[in-house]
Amino acid sequence: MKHILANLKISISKNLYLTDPNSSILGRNIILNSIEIIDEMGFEKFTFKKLGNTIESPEASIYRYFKNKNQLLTYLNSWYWSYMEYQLVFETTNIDSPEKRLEKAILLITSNSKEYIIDGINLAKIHKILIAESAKSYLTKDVDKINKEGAFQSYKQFVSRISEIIIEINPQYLYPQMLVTTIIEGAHLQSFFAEHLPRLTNKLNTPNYITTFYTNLAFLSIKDNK
Amino acid sequence: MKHILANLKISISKNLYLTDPNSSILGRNIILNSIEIIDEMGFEKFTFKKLGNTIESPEASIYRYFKNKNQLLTYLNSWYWSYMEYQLVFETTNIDSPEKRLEKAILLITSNSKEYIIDGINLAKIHKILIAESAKSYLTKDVDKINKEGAFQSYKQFVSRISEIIIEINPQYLYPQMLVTTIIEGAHLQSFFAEHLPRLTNKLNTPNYITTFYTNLAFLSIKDNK
DNA sequence: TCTTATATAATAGTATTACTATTATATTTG
DNA sequence: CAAATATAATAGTAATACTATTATATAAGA
Repeated sequence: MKHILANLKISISKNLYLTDPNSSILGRNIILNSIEIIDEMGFEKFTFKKLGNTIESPEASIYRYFKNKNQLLTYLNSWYWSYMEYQLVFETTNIDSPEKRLEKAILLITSNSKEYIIDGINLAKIHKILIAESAKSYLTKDVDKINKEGAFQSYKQFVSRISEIIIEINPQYLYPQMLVTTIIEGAHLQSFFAEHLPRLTNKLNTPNYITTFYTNLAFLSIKDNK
Repeated sequence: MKHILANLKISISKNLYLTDPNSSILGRNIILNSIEIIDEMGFEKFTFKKLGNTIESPEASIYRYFKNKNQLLTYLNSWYWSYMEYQLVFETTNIDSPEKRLEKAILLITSNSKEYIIDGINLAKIHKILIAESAKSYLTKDVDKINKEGAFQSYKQFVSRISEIIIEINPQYLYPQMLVTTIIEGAHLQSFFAEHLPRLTNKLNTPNYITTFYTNLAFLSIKDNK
């Protein structure tokens, strides 16, 4: 598996950049270092100027790759969900039981331990960014515009794949997408709250209690509406 | 009830402003018009300059009331959750059954029809803002700092009140806060998705399907862990 | 009542941010 | 090897977020 991962390249829709960051050293530097800086200082304080300083290129050169920092965040988002979809497909092939596949999917969403480095990208860090910053890429007045440009396609595709598993378990179930996004955004939120606002969540000393909670929730809802 | 609402003033922690906006006409103008502008153009494009223009006061005067626009958003957030807590208490007093009280609470969270104007504030609009912008007040690197200043106290208090109802229903239940925040943020998200990213949710033609979904989810989880 | 203190508002700035137009330097292709 | 093209660097600008200072109104005490 590690071998396959090492050779994997994730391809991103052409609408999400001006110049493909994978096509040059500068481009790859932009991606790699933006993850570091956003992780360090948060998306609001992240600027192309600061990024330019760390990679020792003028900010204008970064603008050749991305229209603005929101587009860069959307790119990272898209990359993350494409990677997650790949992981999902990889880990669920050859498993007949849709219940088992759903369990794997929820584990994938709720687990924080992503130790791989793929495509040069540190998965743990991009996961951490996603938890804290991803909502900002759709919670904007431009959402309809960038949606048309395909900004959320990987996310939709990932959600759709899990929804299909749910429908396999219970073809009568009415809320597959609702359930999946509730789990994804809920799990992200609980991780964030556990670290910063503990009174808004419940920290149990059971390992993977977030996984347990959402797995339970999912199966209860799916089987109840049968 | 309308009479009581008309006379109600919601009091906000002194840490969430520099000068109490309720203490002057300018202050009240700041609150009322900021809601309009944020609703119209989104929080990112909202500036004190623009607000100053519409209320015909220089932006520097607004800085006397709020440190920055994030503090203003936090104030609106806090106002909203204090109001929601008031509503919750009001609507659940004299109801013995904790199940019925929880139902009322979830209806309150998930319902979009808030037609009242209280304290001069248009509830429907502040609710709409909360759906799209509230996450931005905690998804920031300053979260720990502003948390210490009490920025999220009203939210925590609201969550805590509902958690207590859940514990009444099932004293063994392990995840009351997790469940409540999952419902609150999930319901907000589904409203947003229904409007902008329909493929990420399920739009049923049943009225109040979001309420139904989360009410079901809540009771299933609470009763299962008994 | 008048002076003084204090609250409040307006003026006039600055540093930073987000972005663009233009020029220079590589690299590729015929 | 020249021309075309891709890429990067320079040098800006308008807008944003904020502050220091000055002016004006209001309230309190003598």
